[in-house]
Amino acid sequence: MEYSSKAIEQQWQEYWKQNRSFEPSEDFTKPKKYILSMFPFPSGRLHMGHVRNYTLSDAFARYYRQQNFNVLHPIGFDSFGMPAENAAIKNGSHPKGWTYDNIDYMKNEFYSLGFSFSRERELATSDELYTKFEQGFIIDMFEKGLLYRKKGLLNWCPHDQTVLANEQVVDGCCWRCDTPIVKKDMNQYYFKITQYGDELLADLSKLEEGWPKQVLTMQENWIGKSNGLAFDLFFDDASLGRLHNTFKSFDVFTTRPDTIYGVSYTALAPEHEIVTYMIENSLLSEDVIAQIKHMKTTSSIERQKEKAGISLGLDVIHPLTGKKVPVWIANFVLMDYGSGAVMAVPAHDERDFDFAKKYDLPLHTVIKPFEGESNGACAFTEVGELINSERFDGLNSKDAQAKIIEYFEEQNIGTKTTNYKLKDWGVSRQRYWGAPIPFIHCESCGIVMEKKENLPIALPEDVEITGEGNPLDNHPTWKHCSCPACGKDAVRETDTMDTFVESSWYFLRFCASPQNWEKEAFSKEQIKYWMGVDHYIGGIEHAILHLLYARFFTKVFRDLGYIEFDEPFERLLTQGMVLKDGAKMSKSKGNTVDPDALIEKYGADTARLFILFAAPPTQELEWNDSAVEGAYKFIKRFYDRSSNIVKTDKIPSIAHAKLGKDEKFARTKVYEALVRANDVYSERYTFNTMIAGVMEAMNALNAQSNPEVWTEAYWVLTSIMEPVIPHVCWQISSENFSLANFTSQQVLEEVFEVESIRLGVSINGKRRSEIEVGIEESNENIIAMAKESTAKWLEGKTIVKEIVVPKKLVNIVIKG
RNA sequence: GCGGAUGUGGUGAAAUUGGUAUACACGCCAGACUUAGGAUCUGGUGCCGCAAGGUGUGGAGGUUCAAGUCCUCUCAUCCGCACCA
Repeated sequence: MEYSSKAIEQQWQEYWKQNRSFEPSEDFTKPKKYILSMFPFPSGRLHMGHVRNYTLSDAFARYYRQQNFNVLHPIGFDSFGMPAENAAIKNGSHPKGWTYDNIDYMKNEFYSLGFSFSRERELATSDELYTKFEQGFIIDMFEKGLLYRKKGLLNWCPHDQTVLANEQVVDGCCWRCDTPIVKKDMNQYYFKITQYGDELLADLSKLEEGWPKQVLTMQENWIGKSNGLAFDLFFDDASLGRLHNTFKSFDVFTTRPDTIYGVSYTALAPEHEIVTYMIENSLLSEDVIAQIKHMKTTSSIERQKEKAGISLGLDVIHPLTGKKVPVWIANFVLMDYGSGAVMAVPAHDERDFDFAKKYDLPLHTVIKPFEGESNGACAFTEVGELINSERFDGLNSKDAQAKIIEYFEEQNIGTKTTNYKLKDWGVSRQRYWGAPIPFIHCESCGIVMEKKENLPIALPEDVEITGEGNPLDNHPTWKHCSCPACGKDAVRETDTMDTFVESSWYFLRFCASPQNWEKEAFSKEQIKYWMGVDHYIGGIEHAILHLLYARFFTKVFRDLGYIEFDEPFERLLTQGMVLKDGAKMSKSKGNTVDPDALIEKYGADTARLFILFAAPPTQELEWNDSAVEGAYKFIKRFYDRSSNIVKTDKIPSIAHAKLGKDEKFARTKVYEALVRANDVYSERYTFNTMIAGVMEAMNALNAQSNPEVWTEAYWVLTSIMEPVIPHVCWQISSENFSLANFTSQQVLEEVFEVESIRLGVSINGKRRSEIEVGIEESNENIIAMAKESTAKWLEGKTIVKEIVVPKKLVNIVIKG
């Protein structure tokens, strides 16, 4: 029968659906595997990145099913978010309709690719049932003090009219639309992720086995822990007077307390409260105020171009020397790190040095290199020996740091402090299409939690999405309610949550049996069985945000008593991008490949085979149309040659010794492929070499015609290939093996036993000839044969050494 | 600037522990079959060379009997972070 991808694929997709083939068992005594790909945003259609992502997880899922594991391989949609609203503004569609239409379309695409998802556990995070439990968690976290509201400077995207988290600001621009962000002072809710900063950092060590190093490093840098000294700088009397005694001091942080005697000025961020006070109380000239205002409004990119500052005409007292130190405003001091103020040591810090040069501020050298001299043309930022530092002279930097911190603590003028770059996670969004924050503002009671039995607080459907303002706030009735505590008229919170909240616990929801979905988010027993995720597969672009938030939620849920483990994802596989013509596929570049068209022309199996064969998963994948054609031809041949199979429901038993050379070789190749395949899933993930092994086996099989050898080979090879090209393998297997071969395959060691072996012969490491020797041949004989085969190279030379590497090669070392 | 990765034929890429470099595939070349081929099958294909042979894993050194693999330096490309005090 001629290979027809369409007929075969449709038939098996229907079969899998009818037979509920991929639903996990509820028998928790079985060994399990939880295979998860990062779920998609329902943007409308699948792109090749999705196809690669889910092909990988599907291969894992199918492999482990064959190995008799109970496999959970779910799919859902991360379906809240701005694009739905943007589409609404652009096309007048309703976000909900747009979202669920897209989900329906993409689901069909998924199943046309043959992905073995649990259909019964499909979910969308915009489902009211999902929102219901999420709002419950939010209430729990608020009550635990892990969610709080404060006014703060927020990143505001003027284009999307929304607040962005720090992580969503890339190079000073919106991560979605690239518009430069501006700072805006607003109330919003924050998760106290910083409370878990230390644990999030420390537990990275638990992930060293299973996560790529790159991701661990990125998270480590993001958390950005640094140790140092925090202390107060007190104003002198004149400055105190100018400030009307409102501020006596300000706080600074340094990681280099050993340079403290080198302080020659201090600098405040333009947003610092002392600066604000001085502006508000007209303590600065109009001109200076204008300069500060300008500084505050320049973007972070602008600020990085050149250092700029203004002297405030204030002085503080150096805590150790008692000398006066001038106070400046500097554009390079960040308000949201440390205390927004720094001590400046221009002799030993590049930034301070640049600034001092520009404004002609003095340098005090207090660190001498261990060897040689520093040249003074730039800051000496290395560690060294302390000089000009009174009682600390002669100490090395490291000892001095400890001693100086100790001294500050003894004198009660400073404290050993740890700072983090990590900031609390702002989750408020002034948007419609998100999960409403289930809080109520009551004039008498303040912020009041909604009662859990009233959840979910669902979105109103009758909204107008114009792109201006907050649709929930603008809705005529939605926000009006009565206070759950006192019953008076009150208003609902109109902010919705960042969509990263939904993706921070969806992997837990999948563990819940669908029949319990109405009554609980998940159960401890089910979580205990299914978690952690054995293989988590997704793009490197989620290395920080999603993965850090999901880790944070896991730890919070643990502390709330919902679950009993620390880390959600045991192994993480970050796939590379799909490229065409050397560039990332994108509509604007016009270099996209449409999955639907590919399936239509060649079938899902071809798409899957190409994707897994063309490159290892972590590398970039260069699209190549003729290589796709090649994958199609292989599948066609694979199906055609299955006519050599003799129907059976068990693997043939073959007397290996009686076979001819080509037959033996073919069997060896088949079992080699099996050995390779088993490696792939446990650590190497190199599906490309697994497939190459199967191709080699096919080439070897073609050189012989023994029906038993063919039959055995297909029994094994269709099992190996089922995770990659499932449809055609199920077809071949059902025609010949009654699907009995999709199970763990035994490696037959006997096929690897050979009587003779070929050895390379090298002279001084250069390969000169090849010999065939018996497996038991003595080294003496092997060397004799090697010499004979390379006689012309040895003529007139002295042999210095002879090396035999068993089963590999012979090396003869000569001179003369 | 800091951190991470990658560099192998015309192309995508192989090479468990240092042990026959280029598996597998694409492309290309030749041949067979054919009215025809963008089908199928067979063979060839790192580079230079008629050949013998030489040469070859970004570059330069080093360790070793032996280096794509280990060490030192260096170049290029990509990614992440980036005034974090």
